[in-house]
Amino acid sequence: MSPSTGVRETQRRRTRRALLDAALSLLEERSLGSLGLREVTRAAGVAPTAFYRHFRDMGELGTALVEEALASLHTTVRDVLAATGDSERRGEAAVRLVAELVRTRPAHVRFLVRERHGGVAAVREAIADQLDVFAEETGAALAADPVSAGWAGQDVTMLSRLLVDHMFMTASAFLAATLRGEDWTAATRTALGQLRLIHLGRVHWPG
Amino acid sequence: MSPSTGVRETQRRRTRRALLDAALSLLEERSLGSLGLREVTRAAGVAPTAFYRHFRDMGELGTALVEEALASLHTTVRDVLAATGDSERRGEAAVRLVAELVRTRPAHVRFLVRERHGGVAAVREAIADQLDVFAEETGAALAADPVSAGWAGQDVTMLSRLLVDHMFMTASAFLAATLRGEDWTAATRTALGQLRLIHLGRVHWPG
DNA sequence: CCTTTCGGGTAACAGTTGTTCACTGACTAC
DNA sequence: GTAGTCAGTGAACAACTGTTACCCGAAAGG
Repeated sequence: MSPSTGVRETQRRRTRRALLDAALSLLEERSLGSLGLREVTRAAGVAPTAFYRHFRDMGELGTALVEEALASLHTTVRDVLAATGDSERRGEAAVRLVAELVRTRPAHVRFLVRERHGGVAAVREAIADQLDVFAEETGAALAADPVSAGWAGQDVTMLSRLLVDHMFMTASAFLAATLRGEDWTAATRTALGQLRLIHLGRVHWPG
Repeated sequence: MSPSTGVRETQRRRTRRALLDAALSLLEERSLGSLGLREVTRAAGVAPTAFYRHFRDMGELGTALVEEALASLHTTVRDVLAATGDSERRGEAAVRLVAELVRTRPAHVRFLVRERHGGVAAVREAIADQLDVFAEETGAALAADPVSAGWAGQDVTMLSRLLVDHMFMTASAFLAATLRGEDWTAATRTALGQLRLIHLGRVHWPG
């Protein structure tokens, strides 16, 4: 029944959280592959051996982080797709939600951006699989849009992949702007312009 | 005068090449941050201390790889920009040249894609700086195009950033396809479609 | 020819790594 | 109340890390 209560379970969850948070903060300026088990446990304030009670190795901790990070992303994507109004407004909503995600969970977003093409195969594949799901959902939403009437199926997926990738581009741009001490107005304007351009191309696509 | 001949200099260059190649091959499935100095020298067949004759640390070796990789990329970008014909043909040329680059120097391309957002700050910045240069060049070429008549400067850079990022997306897609054992027809079609979509948006941009 | 330069190798260093084993003690289930 | 479970600890291990100081031998410069 996996009780959500119980003193023991609570403590277990607490240290697991400590491990994940420690890793996440170390990953701000490092990559997962260069992270040491002892390093993480030290930052989390537990003994090295406690690590094994929760994860087999660092790759498994990594995929746990992927699940966490993409859970937030998933709600964001769903919100965007569910947004009503013309595609112009929907683009604005998308950029706004990405911005909010980066603002509230910068470490998670940075982790995703960095490890998407990173050096740990298991993590790479976990992210890629989830992004495929996102692209598929986006494609379904696009196909339901009257603008896409008469589009070939492969053209829809072509566009949805572009949009998903653009989401990552935008998130990365926000992170970079923060790192340079800039505010986000320029990055926001760029992202909005690009979405608008893509939207224009979509409207005039020979369907 | 830095003689290009001389027995000593050739040997020096040979081991330097061995170090870079060893690192490059180790980086096929790892990231730079997780790479050890001894590991590289072992793979290169030289003593650990020989490393210091060429690089201060692994970050410096990384930036050397960035220079190498981006030298090839630079010629590719210039070729694309210099290509004549309408934007449709130019897009095809771009995809073809990226494909050729990935085919002839897969390790270098993978290195760029991986370390662009990777865990070594010096390398990240070196890549970002070069990409800024590329974006600027692309912007200049776009501005010279009659299609961009009346465009605001920031809109031009907005588009050029999108194109540069799309180049990376495409390269990454080719690498992923190879990894899965697929051929490149699907990835090529996707990339071409996306460029065509962007081009359509460009034509109908309110200038 | 003799001296200097210098790329590479050897040996050693203190420190860190991942992993194991046995152990504790508080919680849980009956 | 009592037996069992189990998250976390402590000590120990061989292996490996980056870095240093010193040495070697051949090429380079005069």
